[in-house]
Amino acid sequence: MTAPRRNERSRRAILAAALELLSETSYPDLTIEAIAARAGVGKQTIYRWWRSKGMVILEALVDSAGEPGDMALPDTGDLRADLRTVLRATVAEFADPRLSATTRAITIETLADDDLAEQVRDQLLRPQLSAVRERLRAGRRAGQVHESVDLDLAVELLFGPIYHRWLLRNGPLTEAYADDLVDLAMAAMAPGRSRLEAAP
Amino acid sequence: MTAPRRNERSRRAILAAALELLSETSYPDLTIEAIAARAGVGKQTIYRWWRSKGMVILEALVDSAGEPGDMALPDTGDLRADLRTVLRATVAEFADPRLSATTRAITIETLADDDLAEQVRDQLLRPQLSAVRERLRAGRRAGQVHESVDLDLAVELLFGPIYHRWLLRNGPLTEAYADDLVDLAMAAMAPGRSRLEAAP
Amino acid sequence: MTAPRRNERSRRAILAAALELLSETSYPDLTIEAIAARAGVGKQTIYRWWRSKGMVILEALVDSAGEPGDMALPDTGDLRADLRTVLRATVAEFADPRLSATTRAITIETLADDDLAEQVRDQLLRPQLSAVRERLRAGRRAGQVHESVDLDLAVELLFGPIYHRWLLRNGPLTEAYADDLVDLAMAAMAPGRSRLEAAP
Amino acid sequence: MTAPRRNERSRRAILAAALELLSETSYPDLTIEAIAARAGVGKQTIYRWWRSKGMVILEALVDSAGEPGDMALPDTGDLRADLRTVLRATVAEFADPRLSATTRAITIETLADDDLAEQVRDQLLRPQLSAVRERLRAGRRAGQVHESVDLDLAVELLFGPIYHRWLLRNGPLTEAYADDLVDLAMAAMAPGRSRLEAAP
DNA sequence: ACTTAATCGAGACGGTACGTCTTGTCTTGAG
DNA sequence: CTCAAGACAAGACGTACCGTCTCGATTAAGT
Repeated sequence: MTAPRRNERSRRAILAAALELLSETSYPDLTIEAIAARAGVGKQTIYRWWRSKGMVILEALVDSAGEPGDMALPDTGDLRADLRTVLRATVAEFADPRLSATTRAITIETLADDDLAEQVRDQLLRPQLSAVRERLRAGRRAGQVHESVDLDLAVELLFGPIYHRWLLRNGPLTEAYADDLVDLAMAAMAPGRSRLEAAP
Repeated sequence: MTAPRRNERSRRAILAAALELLSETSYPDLTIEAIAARAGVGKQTIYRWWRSKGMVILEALVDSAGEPGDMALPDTGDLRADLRTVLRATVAEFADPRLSATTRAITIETLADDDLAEQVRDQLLRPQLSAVRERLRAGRRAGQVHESVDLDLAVELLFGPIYHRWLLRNGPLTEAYADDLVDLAMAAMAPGRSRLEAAP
Repeated sequence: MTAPRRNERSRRAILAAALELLSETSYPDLTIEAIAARAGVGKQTIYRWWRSKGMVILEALVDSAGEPGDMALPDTGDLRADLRTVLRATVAEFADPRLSATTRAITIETLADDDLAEQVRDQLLRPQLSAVRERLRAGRRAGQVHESVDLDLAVELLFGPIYHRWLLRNGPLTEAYADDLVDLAMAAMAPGRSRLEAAP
Repeated sequence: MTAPRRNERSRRAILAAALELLSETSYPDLTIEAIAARAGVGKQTIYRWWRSKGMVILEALVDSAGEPGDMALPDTGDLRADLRTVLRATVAEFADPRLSATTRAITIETLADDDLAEQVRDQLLRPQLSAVRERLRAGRRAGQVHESVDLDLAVELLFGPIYHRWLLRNGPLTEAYADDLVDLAMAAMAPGRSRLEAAP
């Protein structure tokens, strides 16, 4: 079995061109022809290695995401502070038009391409969410999170509102918002009494 | 000032054709030419009245949403039960491929068209969210929700995770999920003690 | 039987607008919509009274041609001089881009519309050619034209080359050309011997 | 310098389809879309290589005209007979609706497209007219044509009337007409006396 | 080094949809 | 009923991309 004689130089040029063009035009206006032209590459070279422009963007994102280890959250012992750090960073990323352009792009394609959606979920989303989940697990061990809380649901409670607000442009994405969200979510996870008893 | 002499018959045929086609093909495969052909209408008649196919879908959705009054939530006095009713319905809608097709479509276009996003937010999203917020406000008056809770944020806590899970296909959308989400969110809103004191 | 309640004001405005636009754009770019807009007239008013834009141009030309009597040739007794006068005028008309624009336009339409062709022939062309034929007949009576010459053919001998050269852009249309043509044609018509015997 | 990698198969299919369609519909009804569809070719392939449908027709005509050498006239020594042969053929071509359809088409476009007109003149018309002119030159050498006759003008004297009559539908195009025309034109060219003296 | 087969840049190809334009008909409301 | 205005169904325009294909030229193994 011979390794594919793929031109690494072309591969990098294509990914770079794709990200470049994304920052200049909207995603639907991003064409494979334009990527090929910008990268100085034949169209076939793109079609040979990627199924769609969504896949190109995905690879560009994964490529620039760096090592998976980088993703681990800090654990200062103060759960609230650590979550604030993460959610502030997330909010900042979504608020920055430059950074959110690629997220927007990949999200669009994801909505109409199940295969791509799966890959985005496994390669980009899950690692991030898992890192937060592990931090929550550590918090539970430290008695800062109620025993019965479903950690996956708790993670969604933290990130869902941000996606919702970003996606639907339903309000500003600020640090204060991130902090309020952390406070409210932590109230949901708080230990000290039965959560179900708390409601009438 | 003369009213535009618009043909209501054509308008209805176009909206119906758009929804029909959406249920047959994916959104990117939905073309204005196909809508015109199916509706038995000239292309120009679509371009004359709508800026994009996203706008056509939006109008179709708004048209079929019916009266704004229909949107008010039931108030049985049992907040948890009422929220479960709403979130179960929401989850069911997102889980149904037929029903979520239009939502998916409008969401795609929304990501690349700020003007459309604004209209979707104001005409479709806000009325729904407001209805839930008003139910929460009633709950607060009844002492079932903590005084200090930001009701808008609370609403996002309920719907954000669902959008997040649907959008990123990060898990199944079931009744049990809706119920768990209601429980966790209500824990966050629960009255009876200072929420901030509850955390170390 | 009531006379058609036709608006003379609109009719004139349409014909004027058509000629105006013809001098500004090429004939294929002349649209009925533009004529209607320029004339401040509804499109239907044009379609009501004319079958095609060719018919509009034809009526404009006939309208501006004036009385049929104007067409009679001068008869100074000098046939050659009189023919030079006519052919020089004809050549000048074809050479002038402004004047030949309408001729070009009507010719185009004529090539694809038999009915229009017939009307152009009868209302515009035949009267002109007849005037020349009558001058030739007078010349024959005066002994300047051979008895056996078919006068219709002779007329074509005078105008055919001009049309040919204009139509196919096969050379300049100058006074000298007109004069040479008159000389050559008159040689063909010259009396004094049997024409057929003249050739070996 | 690499030769353009043009698909000869497509080129032939396009020219054939254009001629086919021309014989079925009128020229203004001939659309590029229809040519592309009939030829089994993308529209862009036509637009890539031709500026207009007129240019397509021109190339089809030039392509089918064959070798330029084919154009040389017979020289039996009998000038009148040879010219009759040519003019009878010309008249027959114009009289045949099938054959004159393409001529009509190219003529229409020629009237509104100077560049096309030039190419038609140089590639189609001039070679034909030159062939006749050379026959006349041979006739002059043989003493059958007057020394002072401008041969280009003489050629126009032969073909101009035919174009005129065809273009303006000003009479039937028959063999008798061709013969009469040859006789009259030869009278104009006849040697044996000063042409100018012949007229009073 | 030589061979050889896949990959490369380039871009033509058959298609499809775009958004615009014009056609000829139809509809509305003012005069 | 005619008119100006302009919406309508129809469909061609010329352009932009799609994804496939064909062309030499380059390149990197495996001999």
